[in-house]
Amino acid sequence: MMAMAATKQEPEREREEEAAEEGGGTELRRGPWTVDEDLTLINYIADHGEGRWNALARAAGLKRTGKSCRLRWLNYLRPDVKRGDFTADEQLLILDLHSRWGNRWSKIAAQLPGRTDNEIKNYWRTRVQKHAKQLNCDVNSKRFKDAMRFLWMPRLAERAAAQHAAGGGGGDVSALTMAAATATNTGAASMEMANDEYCSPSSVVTTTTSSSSSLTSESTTHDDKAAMPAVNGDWAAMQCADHEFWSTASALQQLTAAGADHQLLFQADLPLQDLSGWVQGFSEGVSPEILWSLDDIWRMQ
DNA sequence: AATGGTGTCAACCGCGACCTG
DNA sequence: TCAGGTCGCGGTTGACACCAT
Repeated sequence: MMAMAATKQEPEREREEEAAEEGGGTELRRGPWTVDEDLTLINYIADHGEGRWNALARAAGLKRTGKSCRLRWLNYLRPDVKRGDFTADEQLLILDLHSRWGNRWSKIAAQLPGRTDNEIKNYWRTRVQKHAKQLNCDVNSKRFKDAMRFLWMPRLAERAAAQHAAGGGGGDVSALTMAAATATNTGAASMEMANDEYCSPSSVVTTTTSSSSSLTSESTTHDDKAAMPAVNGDWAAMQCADHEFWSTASALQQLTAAGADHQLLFQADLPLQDLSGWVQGFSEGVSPEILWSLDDIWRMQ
């Protein structure tokens, strides 16, 4: 991602630099930042600290608005900005937090150290809304939320567990996800679940049946209707891209494991719209307030 | 090889909240 | 108290890369 962005901007930067040299005016610059501008901003902040962005922009000699400087620093130049694709943990956390807080990007970003609100917002718009489009439904519709809850999030949980089991990919993110989940949970049972199980990623895979013994009556309903498979050998081949998860085969596999009628499911290649209908059926009786909370995902494992 | 469509992401814009004199 | 300045957030845009035809 970083490399792509860098190569993408190089020709643009050359043009911008030429224009800047030719112009020499005092009007504010806009558009992509040049390397020199970046260095100027980095050096100035290293010496004087951040904040007071308008004054900073003037003092540093940057022909940029304070807003532009702030954005460049926070979203790109800050040393702790994390680059690269979102891990399964992070994706899961984003979905969960968005279900709770909506488009509060900065609030969500605060739970993912190194990630910016802009990055998360872009992720949501490009990836999540794409899935909604594939399902031919609105991102805010119950149909889509059900698909998220019963298809995508369990899938992400699987991937997160696999990454942790492999000893890579997630890093400390699981711990922060747990912390965030704990912070956003309101019930004692949720806290218990977060502390006992979420902090141990491998348990996500192995507690499929054991965790159900401690379920509340409500979550037992979830378990009965929408129990998801734990590790399945065939799934190993599906652990790469998100879109794979939406393949008919994968969805069918999950739905079948969830108790759907084999005969009906395998009669033909069901289009995704029909699959989402199945999902909707499973979701009956599930509390509607938070439609894809991490709590429910862990209960289903 | 050319072209049009689509996805991605950095950057900008508008607005409301907050701060300061 | 109030007006102007500043900050931060969420929505939107524009440019580029990639892919399909």
